[in-house]
Amino acid sequence: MLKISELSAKTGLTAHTLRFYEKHGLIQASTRSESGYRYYNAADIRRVEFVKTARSIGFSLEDINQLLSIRVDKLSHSCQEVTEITRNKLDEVNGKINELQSMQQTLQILLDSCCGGPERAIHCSIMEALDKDLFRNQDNESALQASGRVK
Amino acid sequence: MLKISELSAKTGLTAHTLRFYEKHGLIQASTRSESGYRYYNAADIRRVEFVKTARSIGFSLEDINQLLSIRVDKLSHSCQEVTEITRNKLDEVNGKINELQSMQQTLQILLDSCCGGPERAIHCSIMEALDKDLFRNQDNESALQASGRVK
DNA sequence: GTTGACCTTAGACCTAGCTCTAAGGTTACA
DNA sequence: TGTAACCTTAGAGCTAGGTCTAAGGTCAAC
Repeated sequence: MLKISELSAKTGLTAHTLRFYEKHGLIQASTRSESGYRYYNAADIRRVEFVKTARSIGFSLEDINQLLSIRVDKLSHSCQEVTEITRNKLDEVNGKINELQSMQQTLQILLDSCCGGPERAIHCSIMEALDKDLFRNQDNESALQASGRVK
Repeated sequence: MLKISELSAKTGLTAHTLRFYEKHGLIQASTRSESGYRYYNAADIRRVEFVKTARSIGFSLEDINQLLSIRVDKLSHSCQEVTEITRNKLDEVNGKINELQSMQQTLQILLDSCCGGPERAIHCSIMEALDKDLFRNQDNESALQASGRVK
């Protein structure tokens, strides 16, 4: 049976975070001392590790709550439910990656278009591009190319 | 000269957002009526469009504040400063992409490892993987492969 | 028996970028 | 003259996941 500071040391999560997770229904100390101190048994600890692992993969606390309710009653739940949660998360991640890759492309095009030197910014291609609103239709590359700014 | 609702219609930003940007020093209505109504002239509007464009590329409001102070006095600033802001943003975006791709890989491996069918979740590979904490050392793939869960 | 390290709770604060509300003043039109 | 649609401000609320504080109780060691 671990006290909260011991569990904190073991898991790398702060005591604050452990209490925060408890408040949100993710974890629990199955025993409390008379004075109210939390004591975590082996099963409690495994649950905390589960949460930590799921968090590190990127699951939200809400996702994890769903995964935990499957975990405590696996007979009543199917692999399909688990993969659905995972698939949704993957879709979300893929969506974010796409957004970021679009930004990445635009930023790279901007960088390629500018000399980046100590010249005065009066004809800076990046500033011009931002001013000319060349990014209206996700058509950044062709717009910038049309503007003659890309090597 | 446009009133705030007209500028809102023109830019697609809400009046709330325009006031919010003003509060944060990004934009301004260079004229106010006697009763305090904001009136935006052509230069004001171009500045708002600049902000909108920069936002759509992913620059933060703080980045944009920096870009704007370059924009109003291009003689005192260099291309180097502009590319530095852009480069920093690109680095940030690349960092996020890497994180997300790591999640993506892990999630894909999890999905590949599970049947995803109506079977009871009692031997669900995903649940097992989360329980066994196979993700400790960014060594997800080999750990999962070692566990014999990957096709 | 006292010190210092630990524990408890409720609740405030943080980021970033909005989004909305309340309470009231202005304007345009019929 | 009325009313509806607009405008103003200050400030609260939202998301997500913590992070921290205050005020107080407990515990173990010296």
